[in-house]
Amino acid sequence: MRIAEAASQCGLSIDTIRYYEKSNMLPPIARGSDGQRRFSSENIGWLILLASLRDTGMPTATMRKFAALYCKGDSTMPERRKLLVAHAASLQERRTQITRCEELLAYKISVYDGTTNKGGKQ
Amino acid sequence: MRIAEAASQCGLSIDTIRYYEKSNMLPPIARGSDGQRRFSSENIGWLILLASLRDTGMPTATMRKFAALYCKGDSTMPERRKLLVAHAASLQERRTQITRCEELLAYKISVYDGTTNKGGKQ
DNA sequence: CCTTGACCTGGAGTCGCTCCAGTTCGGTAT
DNA sequence: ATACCGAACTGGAGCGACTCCAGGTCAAGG
Repeated sequence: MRIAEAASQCGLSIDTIRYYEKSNMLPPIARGSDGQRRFSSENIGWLILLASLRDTGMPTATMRKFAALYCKGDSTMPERRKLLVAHAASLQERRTQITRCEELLAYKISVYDGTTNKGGKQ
Repeated sequence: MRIAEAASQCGLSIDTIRYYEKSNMLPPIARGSDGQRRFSSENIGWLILLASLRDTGMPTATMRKFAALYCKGDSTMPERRKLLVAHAASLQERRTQITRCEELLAYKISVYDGTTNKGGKQ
């Protein structure tokens, strides 16, 4: 599979995939005799995971570390697991940020609607 | 109230507050005779709102627009309301991204734990 | 009077993309 | 055979949203 299809499968842009490869966030990607990238289904699985991680705010430094561990082989599985567990935990925090923002917005909107007659009229 | 306390009240850094002012995301901030910023409690309310909006991914362009509307007076309230409602809607999307990521992570972690014996061993 | 600490400004640096110019390659049409 | 097209390639510039730093001002305390 070439880069255009890979991009449409994982939701990252073509440029982002190339950037991730250049920045060591991907395992080595094969090339055809024409010099173009060929993505395996395992590569696509990796890209889908990265896409989900970056959409939920994982810094690229962490992705790089994760990729480096992956490339070192199975012995790094416990460490990789730890990394994913830590990210899962950070999602809790994000969820509560969203909830707090929703509450604040609901309040502000109620002020605009006049259903709340207190201050804070931003 | 001066900038250090404002920062600790709203959770933004001092640099970020100055950056927001320079970039027209804040209503005009008063200055003392010493040339230093003095934040009113209304200013703090604004900063708290902005902090919550940026933590949940609102682009600064939208914040700038919101600030411009606010500075134009009460006639822009319907438009400001619309803007907040739109952001509240975008939070739904963020929530589902988090949920999808949580599911994917739960799956990947189960693979590490050996409780799932299929492929996808990243 | 001198130092300290909080603030100021302008500007450079960073992160995570995103866009662009210029090139190469494989395939189809003439 | 050649001319062209679309899709991929590279290196590098640009951008959004901060973040950090050097150098300067000012009010208050020792």
